[in-house]
Amino acid sequence: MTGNFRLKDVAALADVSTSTVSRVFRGVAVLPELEERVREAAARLGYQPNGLAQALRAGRLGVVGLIVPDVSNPWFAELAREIEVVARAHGHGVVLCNSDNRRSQEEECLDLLWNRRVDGVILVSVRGEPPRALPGRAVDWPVVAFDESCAAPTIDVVTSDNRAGMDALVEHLVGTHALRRLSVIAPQPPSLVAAAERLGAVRAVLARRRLPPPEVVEGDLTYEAGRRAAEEILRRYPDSEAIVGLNDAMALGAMRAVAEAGLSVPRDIAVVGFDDMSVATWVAAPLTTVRQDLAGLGRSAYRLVSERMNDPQLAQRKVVVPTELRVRQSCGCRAPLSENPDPYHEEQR
Amino acid sequence: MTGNFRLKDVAALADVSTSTVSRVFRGVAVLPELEERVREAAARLGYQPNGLAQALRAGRLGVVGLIVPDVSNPWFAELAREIEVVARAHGHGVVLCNSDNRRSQEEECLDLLWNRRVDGVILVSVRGEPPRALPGRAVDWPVVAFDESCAAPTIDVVTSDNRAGMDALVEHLVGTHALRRLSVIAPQPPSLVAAAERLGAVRAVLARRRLPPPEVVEGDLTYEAGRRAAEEILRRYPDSEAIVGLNDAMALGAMRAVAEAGLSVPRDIAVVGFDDMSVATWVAAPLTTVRQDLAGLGRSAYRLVSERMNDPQLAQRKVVVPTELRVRQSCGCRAPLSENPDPYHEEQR
DNA sequence: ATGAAAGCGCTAACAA
DNA sequence: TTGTTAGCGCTTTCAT
Repeated sequence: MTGNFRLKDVAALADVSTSTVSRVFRGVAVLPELEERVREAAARLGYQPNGLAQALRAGRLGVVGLIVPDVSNPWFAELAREIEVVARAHGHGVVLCNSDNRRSQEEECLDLLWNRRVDGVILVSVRGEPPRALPGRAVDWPVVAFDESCAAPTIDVVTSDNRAGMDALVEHLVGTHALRRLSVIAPQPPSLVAAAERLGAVRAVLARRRLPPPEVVEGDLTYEAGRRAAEEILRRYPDSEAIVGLNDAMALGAMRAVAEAGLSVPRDIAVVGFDDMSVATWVAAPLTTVRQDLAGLGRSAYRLVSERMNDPQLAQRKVVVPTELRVRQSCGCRAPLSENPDPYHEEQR
Repeated sequence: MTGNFRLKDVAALADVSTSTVSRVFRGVAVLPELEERVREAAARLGYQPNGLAQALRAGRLGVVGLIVPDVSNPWFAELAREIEVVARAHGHGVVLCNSDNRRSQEEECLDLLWNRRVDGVILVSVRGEPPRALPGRAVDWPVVAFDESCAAPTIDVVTSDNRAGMDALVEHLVGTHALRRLSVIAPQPPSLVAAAERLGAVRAVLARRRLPPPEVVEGDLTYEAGRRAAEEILRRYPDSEAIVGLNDAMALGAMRAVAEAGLSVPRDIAVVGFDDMSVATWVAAPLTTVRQDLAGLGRSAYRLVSERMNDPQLAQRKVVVPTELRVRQSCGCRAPLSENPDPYHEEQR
């Protein structure tokens, strides 16, 4: 029926030159009569410009790349969504790449994206270390990363305010609830500076208050790791009054372990997390945690790449997005009178 | 440093013609000595072919579009991941579009993708109805959809075996557990045929067994909707023995409502779902549900588009991916001796 | 104001 | 085997 028509076809049908058609489509002034003919011809053929050719000509694709370790992880998924929305609002498409938590795949993604000449890349890197030298890629290719460990002279960084967030959380535990013996589940050693900052903040608050330092048990940020780590905590440090998961997934795993040990959260022990994933409210004792502003993170990242697309020479920048303490019940606070509804819409199929 | 070099630059440096360079890069035989010179020149410049130009020339981009209502929804996110992985394994990139559950945005995405001339589209449509006529787009543009309501002569469909899955689930409830009074939380009216199939299967099993038909309460597939619907069920149909959520999110919401009513799952009432999201195992009474094979769905969808890319004239096809009953504890079964660990890795940042 | 023609970076006939 | 050349579909000088 309608097919793959070219500018030239429209020009032929309207009996004008290709440049005239091009002008009409770009909104450049043209004799009204010709414009009329062009529009009609285009409509008849169902013509739509070939963005590929435009991109080649213009030297810019109108697409940004997004590399995440794994979109199926809710945190990255939410971030991807925010980025997609803001990017499209600015006329950019988003091509998505999973690095599958592997450095080699991350490099592969970068190569793919460079090959396709996407205009810029938002990189949520796998672990510390910046991608090595972006070899073979133009140095003025806009890249923004999500962890300071990936920073480089030409790589901007956006990050949550981990320190302030964890500070508020721990202050709440030791201040409001007067808890004194905390155990932390954290990656060891922390390869992401985000993790290091959070752990550092826990230590800093306790030191400031002259409380005993936290017991630290290793956990690789997964639910299962949190569960196992909490079992260990209950066994080795039975006088712990609170378990701090460095993220929500581990905190939820810890809650499970506590329940399985026949104890109750928060009556016997408090459990708190960091992230504020939507499922954090889906459990018996809704999780007290620190909310990361994913929308803010996504928007900032897009802003940084897009600014750098316009001016590749920009000096390196860093954006710190505020976090917010979310007090629910797992810390020992009472349920508020009216539960705030789940901010996410979790429609399923 | 290294920059944006072209084939021509390599040719000049190696003192050969551009076609020779092109041949080397495409693996076409060339005099060893020349090949050597070309490779060295390319390495020196850090040259990488411009995929954009290649695409324009070849008439194919090497990219498929993926339109989902919302990637931040775990179900779609997981699907997106599977598709991205299989697509990249076959040399395709994936450009991601959120339709934000709005038909107008869906159309917009289609326009965007057509403009960029992606080679095909995988469409997880918002609600029933096929996208109207793909206006202005070539009819032989490969499109595959995820719900039969979107089928069209040129649009392939892939779907889970909803009927069989729900059949097995309900048989388990009324057979193994001898429950007789079921309440269902379902979208009303079901706009997706998937939902209609699931609800139909519940009715069919009960009818077959000459049991009373289910009470049906409306829920729009969200956690909150499930919670509210379950409250209504407990109030209006207090003799219900099981609540069937048409998806896991609603089932989990229902569990919450049951707990808030001071009842216990599964002792006082059974609750089951459909999907098998990873969080289904994170709750006190791990959810008995039907697993959708997201990897299979994703792979099938990719296979269908990619086949249609090679032969646009293909007749319409439909793939039904098997589902699998996952018995856990929320139906009343005992906990198995060894819990199977969470199949997803929920690493967070 | 419009059209002819060159060119974005690459590939593929065709010629040498 | 290698080089020359003509496009892929579009934009943009540059004449007219």
